[in-house]
Amino acid sequence: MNEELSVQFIKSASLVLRALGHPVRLKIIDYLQDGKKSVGEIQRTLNLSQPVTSQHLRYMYSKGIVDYLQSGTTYHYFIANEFIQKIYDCVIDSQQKIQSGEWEMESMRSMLMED
Amino acid sequence: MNEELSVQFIKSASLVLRALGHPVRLKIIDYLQDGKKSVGEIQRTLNLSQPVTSQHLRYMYSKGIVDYLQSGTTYHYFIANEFIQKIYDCVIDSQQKIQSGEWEMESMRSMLMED
DNA sequence: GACTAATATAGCCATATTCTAATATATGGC
DNA sequence: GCCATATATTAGAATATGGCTATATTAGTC
Repeated sequence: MNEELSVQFIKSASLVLRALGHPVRLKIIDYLQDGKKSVGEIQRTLNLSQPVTSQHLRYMYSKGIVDYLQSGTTYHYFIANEFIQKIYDCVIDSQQKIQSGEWEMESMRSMLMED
Repeated sequence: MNEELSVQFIKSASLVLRALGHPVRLKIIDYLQDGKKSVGEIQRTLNLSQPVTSQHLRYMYSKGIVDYLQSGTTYHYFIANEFIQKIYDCVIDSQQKIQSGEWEMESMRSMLMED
């Protein structure tokens, strides 16, 4: 028992987590910490193909992860809300705690080494 | 530029996020807040089939999300590390901020309504 | 060693992801 | 209206995921 997450929110949260659970998409969110970025900037900086960049951005847009402002033919994407930002902050914070040794995590270490 | 996440950690973190990005798995993590639980307890409490329960647990075990202690034929699973716990805490905290209205998130609301 | 309970695994099928290559759309300038 | 640039969309193939049913494994008991 003792469920803390509502059935409704579990659906939404798992959608968000899955959306962030792809290396390219997480990398895009990382890059967007810098502020709004155009598709072209994202593509060139992260060294992705144009369709892949656009597809991941549209996917994230459809899930409410990012939003955009259009000026001319250029689309400036940005992180859509505080929930996404908070998850990202949590990931960043965890990276630091693992790297600094504040958390000694055998299982994490094996993950960090793999591949 | 200004990338904060290392290439290595992006891989690990996206694995973790994807692993949590499934309603059943997130629900299991939610239930495990109570402490160690056996496969049978999880299965009955969350109203899942035996194979589905076992498969998701083994999947999460293979990703370092959960760990277990065996006693006899019973396996007691628990959350494997602080990273997973922190992500979960973040999700819980966000749920509260959204529900209380501290965050007004149009995009989230649409997600919360859907389906 | 047979029996039971608890869990894991295998095989199968339907569906979803993700990438590539090619094409379409839309905006602004001329 | 035509052109160039920026981005979106489509189609298709390869692979991954998720659930079901059935079966296997393992530990304890007698």
